[in-house]
Amino acid sequence: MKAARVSVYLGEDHPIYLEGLVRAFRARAEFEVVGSSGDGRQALDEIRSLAPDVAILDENMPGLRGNDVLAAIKRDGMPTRVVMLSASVDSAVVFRAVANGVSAYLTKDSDRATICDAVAAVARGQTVLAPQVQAGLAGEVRLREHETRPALSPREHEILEQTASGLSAPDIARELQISTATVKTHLRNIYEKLGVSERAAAVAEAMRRGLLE
Amino acid sequence: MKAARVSVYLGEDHPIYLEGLVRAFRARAEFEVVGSSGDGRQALDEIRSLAPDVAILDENMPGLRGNDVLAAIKRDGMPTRVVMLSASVDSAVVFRAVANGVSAYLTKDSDRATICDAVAAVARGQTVLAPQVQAGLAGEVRLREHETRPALSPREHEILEQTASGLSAPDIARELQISTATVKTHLRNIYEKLGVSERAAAVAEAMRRGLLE
DNA sequence: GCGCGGCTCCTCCGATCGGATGAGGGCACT
DNA sequence: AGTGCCCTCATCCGATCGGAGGAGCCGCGC
Repeated sequence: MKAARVSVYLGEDHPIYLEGLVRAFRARAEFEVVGSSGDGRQALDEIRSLAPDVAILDENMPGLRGNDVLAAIKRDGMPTRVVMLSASVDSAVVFRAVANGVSAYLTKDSDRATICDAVAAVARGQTVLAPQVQAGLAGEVRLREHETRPALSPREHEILEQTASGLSAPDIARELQISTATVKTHLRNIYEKLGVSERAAAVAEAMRRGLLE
Repeated sequence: MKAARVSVYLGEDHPIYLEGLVRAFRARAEFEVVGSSGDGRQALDEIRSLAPDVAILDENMPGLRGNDVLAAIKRDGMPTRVVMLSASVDSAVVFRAVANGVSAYLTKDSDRATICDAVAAVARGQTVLAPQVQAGLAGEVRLREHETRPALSPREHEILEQTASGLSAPDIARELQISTATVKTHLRNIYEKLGVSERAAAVAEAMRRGLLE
């Protein structure tokens, strides 16, 4: 016996690309396009009421990002499976999607057969990750695991900011109305948390970790 | 009397988007699609031999970026006019395209009518810039005018990198087999170029400008 | 109540920093 | 031939840095 047709919803803000997707799915009898939108907010609303089998979402949409729509769908406990489509392969974005329970993550330069096949696989409960995505994801996971966020205290963060602005310890002491000795103590603690032993390196490390700027 | 049909060449690496473009142009009798490719290098070769009236290029293509193809076409002195299509609006990319003599710069979320009309206008010798693009361009021009890119020399960049790694001037001197005095001179020049007066601030500023990391 | 972490402060010291200033060689563009 | 940039090196000096090693106070959680 044959299963019912797979209902799909398309969230994609580029009209031409959307048109291409619609045509691709219409060309295969096992799919049924039940709706589409170029706005994340509207897409989420319609997905909630239509409850399609699969929602294909572009990460870059006005209103809500694909990942936000994904998160909302999963928070609701809906059975709708989500396929993310993204032009770039940003490891952080991929990571978030996977963490949120995405069923497939494909790049937008995939051809129609690849996309349709992936959606079919997702409808059967499988998970599909594009090869380019897998590499980035592995790196991201490794990164997050043994990083264990040192998390600077508010005071330390404040002092590191001033240091990055070029202020010396005495400068900062005046600025914060504390003694130079205290500033130096904070700096030493910052160095330890960041695994460095000097101002410039601390600033570089902090910026790489997104703690600064 | 009516002019001859406008021959267009399409450089676009997303199969689905390319398909959409081809369909859009075929639907209007005044255009004739003479070729297409998803690879920048191949696109340039074919444009050189086909000499279309207008070449529509995606900025993000494997082989050669849209801007590189544009530069090559203009370097050759070809009469082919170029329309750039880009998903993101990166001011630096827009600036380069305009500097290279692009005839139109559109975003990929434009609808088919907008794109086709722009190409028709370009064929008549007009220049078209999408609204989102104009704002960024204005900003970029302003930026370049009174900023005059400090652009660190290779040696300076090298020394700044080591500084960001936590090395002291004597350390760097040993590393690079030069005297400490020279390292300090380079550092002072770096400070001046970046508008700071201290290592940590230099590192912070360099990272913000994308010179580091 | 006891511990832990955050915040505060102290001294002593050698190493390093940044400012000021000067100078010479190499290479490219004009 | 001259100009400008890059790279090189030097000296002198006061200010600052980072390391080492203390210490006390407060608030939160167990």
